[in-house]
Amino acid sequence: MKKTNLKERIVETALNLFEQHGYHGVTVDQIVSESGTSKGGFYHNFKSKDELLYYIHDVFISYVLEKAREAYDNYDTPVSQLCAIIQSFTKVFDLYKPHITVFYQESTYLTGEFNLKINKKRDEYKNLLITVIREGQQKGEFRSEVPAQISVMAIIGMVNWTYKWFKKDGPLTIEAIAQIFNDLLLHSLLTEKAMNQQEVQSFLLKSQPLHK
Amino acid sequence: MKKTNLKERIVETALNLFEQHGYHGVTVDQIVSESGTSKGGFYHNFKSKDELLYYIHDVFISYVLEKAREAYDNYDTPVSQLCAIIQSFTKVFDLYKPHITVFYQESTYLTGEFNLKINKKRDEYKNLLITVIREGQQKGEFRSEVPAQISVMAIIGMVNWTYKWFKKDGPLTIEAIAQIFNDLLLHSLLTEKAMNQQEVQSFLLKSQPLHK
DNA sequence: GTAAACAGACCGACTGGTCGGTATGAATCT
DNA sequence: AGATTCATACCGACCAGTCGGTCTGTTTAC
Repeated sequence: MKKTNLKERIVETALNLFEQHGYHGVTVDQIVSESGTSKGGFYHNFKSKDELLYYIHDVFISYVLEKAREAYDNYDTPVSQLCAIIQSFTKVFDLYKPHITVFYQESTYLTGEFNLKINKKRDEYKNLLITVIREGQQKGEFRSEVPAQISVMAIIGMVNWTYKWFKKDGPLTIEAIAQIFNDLLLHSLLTEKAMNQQEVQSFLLKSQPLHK
Repeated sequence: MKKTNLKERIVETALNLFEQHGYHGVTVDQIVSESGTSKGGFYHNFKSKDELLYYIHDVFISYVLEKAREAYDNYDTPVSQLCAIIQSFTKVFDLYKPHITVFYQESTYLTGEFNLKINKKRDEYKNLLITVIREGQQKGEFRSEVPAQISVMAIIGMVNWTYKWFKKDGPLTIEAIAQIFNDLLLHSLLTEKAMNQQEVQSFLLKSQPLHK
């Protein structure tokens, strides 16, 4: 804790405090003292406590959105695109757990301008997923009796909820969890025909060991 | 808003305000004025703002837990038990949406004693679900390659997340959504053998219309 | 009549944000 | 090269408003 520039240090400590006590459970003074700086230092780097909250949100959603787009561009079938997106998202928990917690717990408190910007990116992410599902349905890979919108919300819910229970030192690695998620998803979304394709098999759980 | 006893009126308005602005975005004065009472009236019914938050949590989790137990007792196969639980839970959104939002958004701010009590019931709920899944696995109805714990968290995540997007005046009724959830769940959890059983079919989506 | 239910003025701790000031180092002048 | 100017990063005492909670009444119910 020396050469890192102040801004990062502030964000880091704020993140940990927010994760534990929530945005409103943490005062600027606490952040300041715990990151070894001052009120001046804080307000030199951020216009307000709100802006800090926004900053945290933005770092996370921007990163995730970019990863999802990469996955979409780098793969060419709906199934592999979906699996890649889920995998990339789930893996983020290792790195960004505090960000994610703050993102889903405290977004209510984002004010006007900030709120709009974040929501826009959030929607882009959702729409990307909907596109993948729709394209999969058109190609006959995903079952069409399930509305794409609901599927997507179900998927997002399942994956996002991980922030409530995932522990880095738990019995399963985040990669194993991602694998399970993909297995569950494919079973619930795929048509029978698609289920038997060669490509799909690699994403399913065989009886391989999951534990570390 | 006349003969209802004050406590309910306070809870009702608090709930709506909390849902919109979050627990910390609402002051006791706001609650008091919007529910047409006074500080005295409020603190006569609640020891503190914290206690109000606890009260809201407790009403909801107690209700849901009871419903889940009823479902578990009234049905006798894991599949029907699971579906009944999901259905009962999902239906609660029509009635308790604000409660649920507060429950998942603000539980960070429950203090000591209150926190413990709520967590206990939350765990009971989770354990009930784990039991259902385990029993289903033992009977060969649910696939055993998926760890029960993870399945349960995935289920809970999928269902709970509904509070983030469900709108009463949306295109789908909550019953339809519950049906979709059950369909997705069964497809992802059931063994092939169980999938073909007569009983299961009634829980799946046929090509029946979902919209209102 | 008396006890519970409610009203509302008031308190005081806390918190986000400000503001005058300093320290450091790069750019400019002579 | 050395002196001067200026911009940037950071400090910390202080302030003004806010908000949960209290206290002293007054009203209502039985």
